[in-house]
Amino acid sequence: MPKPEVDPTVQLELGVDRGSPVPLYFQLSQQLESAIERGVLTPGTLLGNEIELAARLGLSRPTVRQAIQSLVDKGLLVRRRGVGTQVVHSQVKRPLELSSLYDDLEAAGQRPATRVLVNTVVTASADVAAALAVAEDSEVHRLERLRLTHGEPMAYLCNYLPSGLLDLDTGQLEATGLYRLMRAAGITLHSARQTIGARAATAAEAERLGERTGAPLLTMQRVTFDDTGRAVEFGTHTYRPDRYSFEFQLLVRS
Amino acid sequence: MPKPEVDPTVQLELGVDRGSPVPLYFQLSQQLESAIERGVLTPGTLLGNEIELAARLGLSRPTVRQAIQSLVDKGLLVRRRGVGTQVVHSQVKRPLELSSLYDDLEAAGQRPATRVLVNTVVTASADVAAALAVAEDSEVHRLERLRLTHGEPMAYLCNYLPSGLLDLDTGQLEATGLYRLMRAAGITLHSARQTIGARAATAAEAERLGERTGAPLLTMQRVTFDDTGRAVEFGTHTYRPDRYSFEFQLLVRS
DNA sequence: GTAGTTCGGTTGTCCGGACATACGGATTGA
DNA sequence: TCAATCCGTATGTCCGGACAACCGAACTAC
Repeated sequence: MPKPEVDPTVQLELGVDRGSPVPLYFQLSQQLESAIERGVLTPGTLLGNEIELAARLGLSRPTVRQAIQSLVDKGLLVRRRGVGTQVVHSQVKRPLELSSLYDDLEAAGQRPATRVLVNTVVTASADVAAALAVAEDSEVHRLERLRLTHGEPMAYLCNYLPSGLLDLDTGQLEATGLYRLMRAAGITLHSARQTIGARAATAAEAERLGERTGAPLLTMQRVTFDDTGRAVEFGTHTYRPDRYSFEFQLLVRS
Repeated sequence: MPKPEVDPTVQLELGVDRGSPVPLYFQLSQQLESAIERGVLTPGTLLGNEIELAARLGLSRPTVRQAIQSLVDKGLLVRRRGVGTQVVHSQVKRPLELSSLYDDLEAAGQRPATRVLVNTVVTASADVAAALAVAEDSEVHRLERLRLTHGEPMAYLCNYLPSGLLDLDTGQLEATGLYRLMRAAGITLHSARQTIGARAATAAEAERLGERTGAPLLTMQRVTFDDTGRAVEFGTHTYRPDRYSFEFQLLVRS
């Protein structure tokens, strides 16, 4: 005799609050996500069909679909036509967002420290002007910082920002990350173009990071855009590869 | 006197074919995307409102919304409540998909070549078994390849695959990429966990890539999962940093 | 002149229904 | 025994409508 095969979402205490300003589909998707993360919905579990789920929650099918779709986009669920929707096995954690080194380190419990080396306004050189899409003689902020963990240098960050975009207080820069300051200033980050490579350290770079000349360095160049398409930041970073590497999760876009 | 401010989508020859099996929202999103890429819809342009657009095309608003939403997810459009939907300025090209080195090179017109160095079955070592989530003494495919462009070595690729997943023909491997073979075998790639770093080349690595011992190398480790959550590939790659770097576009997930 | 308010327009959310399509298993046939 | 076919079921697509929330600009009142 086969086991009952009950709909696993029945046991879940699912329910939406129609009085809340939080959208219904979002309430549902959060509850499902939490159930997956807590292991209540185990990998491979087949969710009950959308129609029945909608009926049980007193929602319409489009609303339930919107909730499920958002989790599919996050990589937590997989839909199969004619079969159903099931929880993905793998341990998807962070599908690679536009990350701040400072936030990453803080989340890892590394207690990052920043030493601001340079914080001035200069006229844009050719490559900086091209990256930020500003005139070649216009003024830009130039920022050089050393990022340390446990008192040891880990990365050297050189950034340029269009002038007039943001007040850059050295004290604030040493207390938090650049992205957080930009967001706090009302800039909504939208996308970034990144290049990751490697090269041998020059004498000056080696000195800054406490390495030997010629030692391998991990490099990252990035231009960040806000939602109007303006370039709001151009950065050239070098990392000590024994202390830092880029780690992320990718989803296949279908 | 202000200029007419016509809806820019009016000039576009938009129209859907209801006889086609291609979904209507997809037809529309492709036409819009093509218009953006061809520069017909210039950055900053405000699309006409969804209601009117739907009426003009003989579609319902949800269908039009679905088309627009897919382009928002790609980063091509930005919606603002109470304002409208506008074309994003920046040059978003590839929002970072799970890419195949072979396909990337081919797309760049580099005519990649592959030399298969090793193609055997071995028993899984501890780290390989852990990455692929198989028993430590089980059999796995071991694959070592050298990827060349213009006859020069560019990357050394070492991959492991669970046994029985796929027939690995050396001839096919030299003619195309591993991912393409996997897809052709009915494996639907879903996600991958990647780590990018750098280190100094060992004597053996330097020899393989035509570098000097101690030269900086760009490294990438990756575990790929299919849509059932099985690990289907574990790879350790090393690249010559003067010939290759990782370049991609990130979107802020909101 | 300036600050607060109103108002039109746009996207955000949600509903209930309908038909199409694909997958998997059961049934049927050779 | 094995293959082809049928059918139930689930998701995929699409419709037409409704109200809410929000933004910006014009307007009004001070």
